[in-house]
Amino acid sequence: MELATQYNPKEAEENHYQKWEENGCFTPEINENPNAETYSIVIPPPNVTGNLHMGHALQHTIMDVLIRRKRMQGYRTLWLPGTDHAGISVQRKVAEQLRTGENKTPLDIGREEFVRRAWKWKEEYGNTITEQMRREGASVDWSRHRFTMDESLSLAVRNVFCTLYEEGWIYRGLRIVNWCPNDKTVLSDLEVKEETRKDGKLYYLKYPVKQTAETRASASVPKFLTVATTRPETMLGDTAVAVSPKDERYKDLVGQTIELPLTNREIPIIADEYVDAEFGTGAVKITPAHDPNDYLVGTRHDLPQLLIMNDDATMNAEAGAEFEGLDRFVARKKVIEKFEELGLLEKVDDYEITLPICERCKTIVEPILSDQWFVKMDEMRDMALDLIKNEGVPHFSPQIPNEKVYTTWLENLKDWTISRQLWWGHQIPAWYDKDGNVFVAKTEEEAFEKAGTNELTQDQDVLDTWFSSGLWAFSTFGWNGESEPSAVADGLSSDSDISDNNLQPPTNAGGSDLSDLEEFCPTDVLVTGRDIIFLWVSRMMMLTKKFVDKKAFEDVIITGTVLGADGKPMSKSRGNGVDPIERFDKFGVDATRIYLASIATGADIRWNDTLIETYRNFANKIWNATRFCLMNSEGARVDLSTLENAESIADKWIISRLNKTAEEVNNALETYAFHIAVNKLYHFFWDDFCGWYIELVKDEISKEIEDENLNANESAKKSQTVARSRIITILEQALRLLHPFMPYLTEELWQKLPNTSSELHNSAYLNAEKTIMLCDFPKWSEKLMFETDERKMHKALAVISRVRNLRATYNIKHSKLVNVLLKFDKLHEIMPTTLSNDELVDIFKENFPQIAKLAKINKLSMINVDSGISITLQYVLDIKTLQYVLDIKTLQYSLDIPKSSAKTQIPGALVALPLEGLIDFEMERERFKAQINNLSNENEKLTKQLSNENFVTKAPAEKVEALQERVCEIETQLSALNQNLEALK
RNA sequence: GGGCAUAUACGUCAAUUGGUAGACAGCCUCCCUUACAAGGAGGAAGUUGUAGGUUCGAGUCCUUCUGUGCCCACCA
Repeated sequence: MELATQYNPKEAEENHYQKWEENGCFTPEINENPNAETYSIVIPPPNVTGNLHMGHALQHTIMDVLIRRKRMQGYRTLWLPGTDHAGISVQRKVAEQLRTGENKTPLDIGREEFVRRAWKWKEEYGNTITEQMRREGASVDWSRHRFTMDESLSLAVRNVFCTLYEEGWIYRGLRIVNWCPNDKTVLSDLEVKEETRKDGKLYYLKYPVKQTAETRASASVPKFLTVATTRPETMLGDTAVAVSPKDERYKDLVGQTIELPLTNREIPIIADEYVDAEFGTGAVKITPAHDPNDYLVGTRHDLPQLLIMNDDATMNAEAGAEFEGLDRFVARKKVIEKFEELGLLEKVDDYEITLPICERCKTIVEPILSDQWFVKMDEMRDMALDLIKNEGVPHFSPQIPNEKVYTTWLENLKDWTISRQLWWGHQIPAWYDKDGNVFVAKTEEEAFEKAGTNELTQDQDVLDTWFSSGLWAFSTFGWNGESEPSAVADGLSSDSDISDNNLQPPTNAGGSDLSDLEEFCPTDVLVTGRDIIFLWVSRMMMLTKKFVDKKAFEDVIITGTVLGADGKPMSKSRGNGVDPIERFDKFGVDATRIYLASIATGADIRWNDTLIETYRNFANKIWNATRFCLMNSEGARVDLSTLENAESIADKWIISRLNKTAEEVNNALETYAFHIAVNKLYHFFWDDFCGWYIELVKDEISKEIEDENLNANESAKKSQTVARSRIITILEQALRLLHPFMPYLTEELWQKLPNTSSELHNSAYLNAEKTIMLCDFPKWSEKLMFETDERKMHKALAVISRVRNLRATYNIKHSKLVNVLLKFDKLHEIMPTTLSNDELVDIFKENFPQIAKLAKINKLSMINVDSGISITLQYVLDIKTLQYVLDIKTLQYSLDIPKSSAKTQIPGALVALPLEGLIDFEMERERFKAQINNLSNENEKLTKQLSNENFVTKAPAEKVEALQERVCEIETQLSALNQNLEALK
């Protein structure tokens, strides 16, 4: 099988997703092991109006990595997808469509028709993001896709609302709320953002104090009281002026009356702690219906609440005939003009002001008094606080600062405004009779029954979108409040003692079937962004605890923000957005995924195309490594026994490295350190496997063995086949480790490996169509651990590196072979843990063919200081067979190292390259001095540390030992280097 | 105003409970060697923002200052 020389991501991406989905690989039902543990994640449901952005791509990658690994490990896994109905967002899209298409407003067509069109819009355009998720390779169970306005989920919403109402946790009340005059709805505090304007003004308005006999008599009572305001139009709704009770200036004014200009009203001057005497004029106009603080002052002093605006922020009749119908900003101008005419405008200062703006439409929010529904948060807050303080749930990753942010927010929690003046969403299940009595019920019929009349109208508002998403962790699993989960739990033998004749795979009948709830709730982990810890995470925690008495999830992974290349959050207005789909097209889905996974958990990151390019290259590297293996795969098969039975040092080394990599990847993923897993995999594939191992075994597995009839050749053929199987098996195992990160590439390549079949699957999936995504995920195994061989191989690799280094230093042509002398020192005598010289000799003997090839060596001589003998290895041409054979000469004396050699030191030996006529002695001396200098510095530092009694007694023994060994190494090397430096003089 | 985070090689980022500072890209030298030029061999490059402190030992813990960023509250 011949592969293209470059990896084409698109091809692989088109080949597999559909097959996986069709074969049911994403559903938990594919798992045939009835005793399998479950692992579940619910997706943060993206808005139906949404397009995939980098934040999604990042979060989805992490969730997919977690799910794919657990699935491979044999867990019954469920990653549940879904979308959110996104109230305001859809409402605006549909309104826009109406406006541009038919030049109509929602009011023109009425609520019913509007909602119908919203559903139509959702059917037509709401699938963009789910299609994009398929491209990402997200292994979600599409058969369990949920939408927050699905029938069952809507029923859940109504039931939750009714229950909370009956228990007194939901109430209706007049409050100052954040009103968006554009969307004509209330916003929760969390939906209001801020904008700082430098061109703000602070207006100083003179309010005439009503003159009475008394005030005229008193010299201390001024004629005017000046108030400062940034919103002068609200003066039309003033019902008092407040001063600080401690303010001596105004002491005598308290209790007097203001003749409010532009109105015929008289309002009192009151004293209230709220006023800061130091700020402005020390006198504050009080508008209880249009300012949250004024509202509070108003309630304390029992002031009237005068609403002067309509829901579109135009002035209403209460503002006076002159102002009625004017927009708030037009009214503002007019108020100022009037004050100026009356000579009551004292001054106007420039003032930097921060305005509350609607998060979605950027309209300036108007605080307004209105009737809304609220959820009382005190008990819920305590419940959530208990969980995190006593049980550490949820456990945040990273813990700092998220846990603190979460608890602090909870501690200061205010009641939650849940009504929204929209048509798209869950209409509040409350009905009113003619007298305004409220009947909260699950259905209209029930409300009729409660009211004893059919003359009811339903509340026109819908619920905050987060109300339904707050139920997401259990409503998606079939809970809708119609049957109690505990009853079902008793009926199911959910965990222990499942008898063998009762082994039914769980069904997913839907409806009020609660088996999914039993099985998959609580979910294992939630992956989401910082921005919705309050909006969503906390509310799921509270509502799940309240309604199904479970923890919604144990762990929460908070991802960082993917910033634009300029280091600022991506936004349309900044134009620094990076489109994931574009990156998929350019670099491949897999490269994008693994780059996103390489970001440290929770850290913000600037987008950087050069790094994603690195992973594109990485994919190509793996592609080509596989290509090489396949080119030499005749007779080979994936066979795990070739790993356990490996004999050569090089084989054991790579197997041990693979084993360690599996361990590290597993450990990293257990602790959500995705970037460490990526790092280890990258290094294993590129450096260990491609950089060294393929080069080490290349000749062995690719050489042509011509005549199999000869006995010798037959056995050579056999061992070559084993070697070929071995490298394929190592590759296959490594591909499995990489699969969660790069699903397409690994599947594409795995399918091409010889002899892959569903027999390689985890035992839970033996009957499934063959795919890498159901193979067992490799784990650390004692049988594959070869520590000593790893150390031995490092010696051989070190020699190759040092020789290459010397060759580069002296510009030796790649084609020119060199002779190399190794002079062993007595390091092992001082350091018992080190390899003995005899062992070293064996290593170099065994790996001579590879060393010779990779370092371009003709003759390698080893001078064994202990025994005074020398061994020379060399390939010589055998005249009879015309083949190169290894010639080993043993001499009973120490060979001399020619003076004109390039030399360098590895632990345990001096490496020398005789280079007659090429050696620049001055350069050599400088190199030696530099090496000696470096080592001496290190030595000095370490010796000082080791002579410190505190260190030796307090530091861990291994640490001290390691340092001592290093000192031995350094000293041995130093003495050798000094000797050689002397010899150069 | 309150709380929090962050500052590491020109750049983007790592460094798991304190234990000899790493990766990639870029740069310099060399090589189109039959898996891969999206490649290979080698090299240079950091007083870990600042000033102190704790410790045998600090990028990591504490404090100061400076820069940057985030969250919350308030802003008459």
